[in-house]
Amino acid sequence: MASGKYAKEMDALKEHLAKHHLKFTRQRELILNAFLRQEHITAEAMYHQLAKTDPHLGLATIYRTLNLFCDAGIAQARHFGSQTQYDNVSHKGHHDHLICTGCGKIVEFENCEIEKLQEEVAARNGFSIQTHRLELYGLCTRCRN
Amino acid sequence: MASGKYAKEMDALKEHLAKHHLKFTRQRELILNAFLRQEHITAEAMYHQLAKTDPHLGLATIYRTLNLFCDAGIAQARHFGSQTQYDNVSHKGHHDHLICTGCGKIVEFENCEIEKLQEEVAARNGFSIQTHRLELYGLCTRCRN
DNA sequence: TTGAAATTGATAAGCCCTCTCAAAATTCTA
DNA sequence: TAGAATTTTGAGAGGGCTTATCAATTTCAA
Ligand SMILES: [Mn+2]
Ligand SMILES: [Mn+2]
Ligand SMILES: [Zn+2]
Ligand SMILES: [Zn+2]
Repeated sequence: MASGKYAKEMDALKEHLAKHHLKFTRQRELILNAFLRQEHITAEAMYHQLAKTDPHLGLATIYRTLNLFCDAGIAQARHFGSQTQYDNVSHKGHHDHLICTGCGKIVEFENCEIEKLQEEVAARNGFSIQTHRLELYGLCTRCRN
Repeated sequence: MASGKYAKEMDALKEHLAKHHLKFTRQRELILNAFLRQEHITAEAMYHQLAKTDPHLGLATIYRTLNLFCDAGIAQARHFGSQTQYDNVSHKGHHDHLICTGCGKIVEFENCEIEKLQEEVAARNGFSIQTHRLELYGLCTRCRN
């Protein structure tokens, strides 16, 4: 049983590692602690952020580790533009995005009713949903004026 | 005023071209006619399809032209996996997608209730929606067995 | 018809991400 | 705890998809 600020996620990671005969490394611990401070981040951004204190951490390791977090249910990958954003599942529950096409501002929201209707649509078509993506593009108040 | 099966879209394209000082070329006409026969297609697939009758049509031209169609409101780009799908907007009204992560099967759907809730979310946050994207990823009946 | 401006096709370049592989770290075994 | 087995790491190569480059060609307004 891990202690510290992110004990719950650290345990979740260790459980996943044990189950799949993977090892608990300095890098994985390091990246997890950095990741859990974020709401969502790209591998590239995390690479630069960690480079300040750990200049030898490889980019491939960041990618591998973030994908590992997805397997472990700690992160969730989301394609945005040309890059992959890794969402922190624990920090906040699932959420979707409002994106201003004028200034790039992003507002996060959650709407249970929409989520429920999505499930209904899927069920009606014989699908079981794993993930989804809902992005609303438009102009924010400021950009409309 | 164009005539022929796709007169409406041909006119929409010509209007967009005129407004932006762009030119009406053999390739653009060719690609538009091929595109409008599809519900959605990738640049690569269209390249191979057109190569049968026009072996000298360049892949870059296909990409440029499909992106032009997006600007003109005739097509809509949608990232799926590692590729971009270009959706035919006119073929069917607006719709969203259910996508099987197992076999790649795509089911189109529309749901007015979801659309209405999206508007509400946007309004509550001061946004006016221009477009949106809703994709549900999961397993179809067959892939679940 | 003419010439400025846009387009084309071939291919190089770019971006994001994954693969490769030898060295290092971790975990298991005795 | 030493040694062996297994996994991971970091650096860079490789790969898939898309866009940029540029000289030759085409379009189209005057
Ligand atoms: Mn959602
Ligand atoms: Mn919709
Ligand atoms: Zn804005
Ligand atoms: Zn399927």
